[in-house]
Amino acid sequence: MAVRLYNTLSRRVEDFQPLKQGRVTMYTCGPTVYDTAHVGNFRTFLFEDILRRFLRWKGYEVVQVRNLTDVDDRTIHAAVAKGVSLRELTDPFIDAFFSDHDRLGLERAEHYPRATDYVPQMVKLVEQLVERGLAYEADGSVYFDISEFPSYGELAQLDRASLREGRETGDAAYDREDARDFVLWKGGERPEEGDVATWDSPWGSGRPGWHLECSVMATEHLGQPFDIHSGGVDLIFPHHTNEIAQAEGATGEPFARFWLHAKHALLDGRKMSKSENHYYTVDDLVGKGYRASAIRRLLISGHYRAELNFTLAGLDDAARSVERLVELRRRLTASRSDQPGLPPTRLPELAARALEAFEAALDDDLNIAEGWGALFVLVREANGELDGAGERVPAADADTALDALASIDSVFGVLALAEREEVAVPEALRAWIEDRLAERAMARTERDYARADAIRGELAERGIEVEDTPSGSRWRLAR
RNA sequence: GGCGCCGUAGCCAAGUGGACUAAGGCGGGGGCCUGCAAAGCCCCUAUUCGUGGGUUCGAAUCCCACCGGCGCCUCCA
Repeated sequence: MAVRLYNTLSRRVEDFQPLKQGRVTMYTCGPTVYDTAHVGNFRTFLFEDILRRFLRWKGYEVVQVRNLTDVDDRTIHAAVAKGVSLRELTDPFIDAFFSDHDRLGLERAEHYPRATDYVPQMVKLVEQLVERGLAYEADGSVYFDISEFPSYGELAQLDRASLREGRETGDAAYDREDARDFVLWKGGERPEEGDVATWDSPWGSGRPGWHLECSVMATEHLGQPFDIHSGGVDLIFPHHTNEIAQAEGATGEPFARFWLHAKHALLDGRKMSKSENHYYTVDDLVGKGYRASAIRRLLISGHYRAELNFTLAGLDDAARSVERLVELRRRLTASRSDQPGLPPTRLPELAARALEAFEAALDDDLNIAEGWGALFVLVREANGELDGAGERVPAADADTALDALASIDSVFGVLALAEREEVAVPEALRAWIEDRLAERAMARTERDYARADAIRGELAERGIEVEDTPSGSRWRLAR
């Protein structure tokens, strides 16, 4: 089946086919690196990671661009406030972004262009727009003339006539012909911005408007048109609307074919917000003892077009459900046996069914919640098979189930993270545990259960959980 | 004022006209297993989908009204 995706342009779910057979080009709006990204930002980035991974799962080659916005009002103001250059300000935040990015198990995109590396190309785009009569200069700044671009606002389904006549504050310094026109190049006097962001241009020194970078960096790396452009819902207007106006205005060619937008994550029912200090960063949560695998699990638990309510209780639930996956994988691995004559199991059938249901769910506009459903049905039924088979199943059967788990996790990516999180136990501790367990086994043989339970308690105090199985006791670190 | 979204069990969350006798996760209750646990499995936990009307042979799914919550409307993922 083909992948179907909800296209904001048409407001419908459409069959997705890349322009070039077998190769998908996608531009995913990245962070503004004026501060550390919060988990709400990563909700969107993770949705795009799922999209990328699922397209690869379907056999497509993916070329993804994720931009790093290092020049805009916020980076400039922060740099001025700190008395540092734009680079000095943004470099650490870019490092922090990649650190969180990797901790949450996002696959790396093919390109991470930063806006300040593309200013000459942006200037060129503005020149093209001026040449085509879609932009005009006024007092060293250049504005996009929306009256010359009839389809302006289509993505956002905006009725141009009803657009507000600009903001009440802030833009008084700019001399626009129409308050709804947006700035392409900010020139003139900008005393509050210092000189941290100034480039030469045909209109004098200045700096690019925010939307320019994406039009330029997308087409530079992906050509025009390219397949998918995505971001958070808040970007539909004005950002994506203006990107379209710029790129299509300059070339007369369509910009992006599919526009995908993720709804926001809420925190305890309220919008996450930096300005109101209502948010968590990955570091905040790791500091509280939560695992990245649980954060990832929670952030990709629901449909990307539905709001996601992020809570610490939800994070606990997510952690438990990840454990269930880890436990099944452990059981399957431990149960695979080469002993001849073992009765066949239903594992291959269950695995095949899970993969089929998983694919159908994700094909349907990335219905990830339904995908989780398919996975956990496999978990339950496979556990049942292992119960029935006394923890010994033909290796080939176990492998089909393990392969299905791995396949689904190549999209969800939480098992891979959980695996990475397993901490190495020092040899000395390991030896002590084994020693205690040997003593406990002895006690159990002698039916001295008081002593056996005392030893179990002793281990528990050190964070070691003991499980007794028919083939002996095993232990693990308490999660 | 304009555009749009949502309201499903204690919590999270799929399903959006008929196979729904409503997935899945977490939690809770009971059982099996166990020396006891843990893990796992089984059963139960929404005769019902915000409320009230309507359309239809049939509605959680469509329409209307109301109640409640949310987003965007010029530099927020």
